[in-house]
Amino acid sequence: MTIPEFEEIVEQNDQTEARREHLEKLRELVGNVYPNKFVRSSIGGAEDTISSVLKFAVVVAAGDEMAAVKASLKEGERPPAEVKDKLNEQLKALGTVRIAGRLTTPPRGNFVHLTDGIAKLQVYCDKKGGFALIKNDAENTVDPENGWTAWKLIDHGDFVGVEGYLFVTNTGEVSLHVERLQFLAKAMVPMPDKMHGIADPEIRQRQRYADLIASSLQVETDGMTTREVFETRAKVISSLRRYLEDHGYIEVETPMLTPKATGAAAKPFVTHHNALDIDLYARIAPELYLKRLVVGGFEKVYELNRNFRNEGISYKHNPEFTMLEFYCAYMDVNGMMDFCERMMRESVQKAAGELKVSYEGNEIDFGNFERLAMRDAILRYAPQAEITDSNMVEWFDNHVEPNLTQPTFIIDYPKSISPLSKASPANPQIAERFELFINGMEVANGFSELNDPKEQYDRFVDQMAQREGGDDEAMVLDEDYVRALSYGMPPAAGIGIGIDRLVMLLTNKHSIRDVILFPHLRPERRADKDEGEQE
RNA sequence: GGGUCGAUAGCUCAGUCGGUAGAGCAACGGACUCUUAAUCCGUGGGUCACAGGUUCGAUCCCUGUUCGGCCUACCA
Repeated sequence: MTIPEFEEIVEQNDQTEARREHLEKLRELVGNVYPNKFVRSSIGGAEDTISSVLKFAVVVAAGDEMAAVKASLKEGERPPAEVKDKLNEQLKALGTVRIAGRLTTPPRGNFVHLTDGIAKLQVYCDKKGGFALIKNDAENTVDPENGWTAWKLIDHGDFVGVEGYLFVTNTGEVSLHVERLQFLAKAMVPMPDKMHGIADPEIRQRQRYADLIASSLQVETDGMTTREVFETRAKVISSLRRYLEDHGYIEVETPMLTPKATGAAAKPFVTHHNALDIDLYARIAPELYLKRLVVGGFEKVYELNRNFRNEGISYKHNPEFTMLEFYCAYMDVNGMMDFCERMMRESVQKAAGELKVSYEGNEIDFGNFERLAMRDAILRYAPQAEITDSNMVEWFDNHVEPNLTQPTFIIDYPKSISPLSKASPANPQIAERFELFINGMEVANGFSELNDPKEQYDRFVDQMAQREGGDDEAMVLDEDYVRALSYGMPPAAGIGIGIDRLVMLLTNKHSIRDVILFPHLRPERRADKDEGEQE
């Protein structure tokens, strides 16, 4: 195996050469160009960040007052000196502020904005008034001469720490007047285009770090920035967790590497354990483990983690995806639908701020979930259908699923395709099962859990027969699970919710890759490298 | 897997009805130093994805390859 050169990994050009030269000159001025730390001030109580400084009451008040004054001024007119002086006095009374961040623009002139990834604060370096450079030696020696020299050597995207006082500029922006500058880290490659962001979707997904930088630098954006997408994702997940915990659920972790891939109909990833010399499967669902816990006495359990399915990749499929799965003793499918609806309503409200979200031109209303039997759904969208037990799902997939834009629980599934769910008391051929569809995507799947060990055994045997018949997605018999059920499991309902798809809906993203930080992509190839290696 | 569109400067893109290429930004040099995406003046930068073919001549036409987008089929 050949080890690629650094220059092959980090492409060198006139842009990187310029940055490298700046770095060498900075090294002469400050010594260590990759210092180990920068201690920020703590005026706001905790360590000050750019975002927190901008939320100081005095800063907010100064901003508001300046905005009001500017509104009364004519185009190009400067705010009166007495207003500025008064605000500057208040801002200066805060004392010395030390903050750090990345340059959001090339350092033209003496103004530049720093970002902490979220907010931007303008900083001002006064050439005439002068400012000191802090060396990155053990004592952080103050060099009063070379502040401006160092300033000219920093590039768009570099990290600096600055110390100084806050003030308002002639245009009314609260800024930091730099008295001391400390160089913290260099960006050796050019920053993403601040107008267009990163246009190449491959780079956006493969180099998510660059995509995230772009979203903090970009001047104009349509829709959510990448950062906002993942902040929304975090909000959804935390609100779901809180909701479950507020309702008595306990979070558990069950095996990801399992001796049998079961609990769902899907092809697994296979791996090998050397010491035990056995094949293991990345789990396709945690379902059977969670129900073992219900047997063991955990009446309400949930697990929020990844499942792995060795299947195709599409706008709504990633080989690993995040599923929230939970079980509740003594509940049936109807109770679970009620609970799911309430939980999703609260989560959407918290993450999106409202129950009606706009998705690809449609308005999706999470305030209203319809319940529709599969047979009725087919007759609604394909009245000509001649439904039999065997063709029902096909009719559904082809004619109904794409039309289910608003949140819809499809209920009354054929028992034959639901080997882990209980039959309906009213109709033994129907499973007490639902799937939730939104915008043509399956978002959740739940049912009244089958808890009769003998019937479960028979259903597994039936699945194994289908497997023999060539259906390699049919479930495999899990002997220990049958044994677990024989200890007695209370009546229970369970559900799995596809978190990635839910996040797609809340962030108006068409592709699942846009809501997963590091989605699976083909291995990267360096075309010019491969050439040299042929033959 | 099938269809379809694409690959031109570090980035975003234009262009050549076939005569080896341009803009804006970025970089570099200088001027400016209370500016809000790009201040002003100047400079450098391209094997036009790769390999063949047609042609006096190909970045452009043809064929193939690689990589990628979009649509489509199967799985949540």
